[in-house]
Amino acid sequence: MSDGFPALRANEYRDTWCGQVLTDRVDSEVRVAGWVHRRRDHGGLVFIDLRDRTGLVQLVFNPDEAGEAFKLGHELRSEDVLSASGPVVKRSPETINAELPTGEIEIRVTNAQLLSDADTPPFEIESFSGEVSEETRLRYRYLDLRRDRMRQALELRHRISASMREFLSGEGFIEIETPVLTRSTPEGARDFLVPSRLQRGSFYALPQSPQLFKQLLMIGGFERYFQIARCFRDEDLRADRQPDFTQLDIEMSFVDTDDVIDLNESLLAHVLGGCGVEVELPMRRLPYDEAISRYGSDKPDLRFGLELEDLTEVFRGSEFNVFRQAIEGGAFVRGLNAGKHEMSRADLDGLVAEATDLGAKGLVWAAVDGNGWRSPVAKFLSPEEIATANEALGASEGDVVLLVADQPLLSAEVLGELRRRLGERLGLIDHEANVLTWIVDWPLLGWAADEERWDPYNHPFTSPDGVFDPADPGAARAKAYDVVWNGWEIGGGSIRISDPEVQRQVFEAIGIDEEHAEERFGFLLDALRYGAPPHGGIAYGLDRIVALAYGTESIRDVIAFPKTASGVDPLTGAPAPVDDRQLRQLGISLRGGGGKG
RNA sequence: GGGGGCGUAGCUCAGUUGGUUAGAGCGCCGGCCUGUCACGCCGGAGGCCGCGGGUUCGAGUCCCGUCGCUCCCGCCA
Repeated sequence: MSDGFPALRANEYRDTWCGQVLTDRVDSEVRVAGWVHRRRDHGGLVFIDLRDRTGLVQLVFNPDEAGEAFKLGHELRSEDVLSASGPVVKRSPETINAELPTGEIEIRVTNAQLLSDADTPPFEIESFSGEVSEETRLRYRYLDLRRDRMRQALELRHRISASMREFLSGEGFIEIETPVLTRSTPEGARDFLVPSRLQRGSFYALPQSPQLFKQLLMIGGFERYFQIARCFRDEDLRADRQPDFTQLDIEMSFVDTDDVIDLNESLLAHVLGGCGVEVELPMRRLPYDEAISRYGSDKPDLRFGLELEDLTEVFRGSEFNVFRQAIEGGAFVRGLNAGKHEMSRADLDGLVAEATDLGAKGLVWAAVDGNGWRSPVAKFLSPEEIATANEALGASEGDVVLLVADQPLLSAEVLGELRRRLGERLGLIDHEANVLTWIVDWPLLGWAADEERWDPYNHPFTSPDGVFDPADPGAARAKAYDVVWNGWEIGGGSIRISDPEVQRQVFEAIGIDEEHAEERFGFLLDALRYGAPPHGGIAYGLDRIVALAYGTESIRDVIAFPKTASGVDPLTGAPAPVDDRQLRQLGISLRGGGGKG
């Protein structure tokens, strides 16, 4: 990635990048600066690979030419910081290093200055004996950042965000900053709270997203806004979730769903095309219901098939009590044809265990054997049922099929997760492929059984599609859309409610009464009354996009200073206790043994 | 909150059925070396086996607890 670097403006310690000292510099005098990457000391001759952001260049310390600097060359150690100058010399043919872009030349050092004497690093910057543990890498992240993989990841991240800004600016969007100290906006996640010193007993919240502010910007007449915004959610971490993360946040006015989707397809094609990922336009639009019924997921990985089939009608009224009674109770029977793969009894039992771990009551497996099934439940099923099921599943001799009977969503999601795992385990995924799709036609609200109330699928400002009927909130569809890339949700958005009356109805449907709505969102409801344009937008998880483009499973790999799974930064030690004086100023006292006793 | 995996030298790892003095590679330190490029050769230092209990004549190894890292579920777009 050393190409694309601009020529370096000469300064005190260097006048060119290491990686740019090529054959065209032969016979010229250069001064480079960087870190001692590797030292090869031959006693009377010392070779140093000097490293900067752009690459390596070989320095030669020769007693005849280096003079006083020769002694320094001998004393150099890994990661010492050095400025060195001398003539660029073409290497003799037998000493050319074809592995290195700068391998045809070397710098014969005549002057060198040790700028910083480095302690022995806790791990080798370029290690050939296994991966350094992430724990160690994060504790010394500043050393880890010197490694190619991190430099490339962060350079890619920069190119992606720069390309986003470039595209959106070209489309008339302007970037506007919104507050980091704000008030709690309940999008579902827990807020990080910041105590106010000036308003004792009150708290700011760090934004989970700039959602409300970008809507206010639309009402404020900006029409096209974006922001690369830091967002905060106080929830448990995952490989693809950090407590602070970055969104590309976009909002536009006088638009409906198609307008937002069209613009974003161009954006994705521009940004991803710039890092070698071809996006086929127009992108597929997969309705939510279809995603669930065919793939058992609202973020399906479409790089492979293995689709789910609804077998409810096949087994309605079956002699097999488990299926019949489940169906009578409203359950669906769904099946998955895993194909012709050698699966031992232990493998199959393992799948049953996985299914029950995922919350299903059980899993039925069957190996298609001639016209019948070899399966623990085969004796309960009629030949007609088996034949019809085989037909629906496209199953033939040698296929392994899996069936789950459970509540409609659960049966799909359990089988969908097994589909995902089998896709991986059976090697069905083409890792070179990139499949992006929209998930559209979301339900507006979902029933949260444990809390016995309706809950927005997206957030409470999402516009219903068509007229919202408060008498039947579950029937409403949303003008919402997600972008899914290889099974990762990378973005989601919606057309927002711009009618204060509809906003009140939706609040009410999800159990936010008038008084409560006024207290928490009065400012939004007020704003909506002063001429809100129809508006909508989207927010992308920048960390996820970069991770996918880079080809890593963990967003920590594309974040300069990430936190561990327990929310700790091993480098700074955050979060850390604060002293009592700070707490007193904030009017906070720690109870329950959280303080310093 | 729950489940799985991991924790031995600075780093990456090995360590037999519980057995006497815990090893390797890399790195580090010293010496030699003028064409190496993961330089080479010789020599050396370096260990709370995560921590705390227990079983045992004896524990890196078995048991219990705990802490840290990690993946997943819950939670969260």
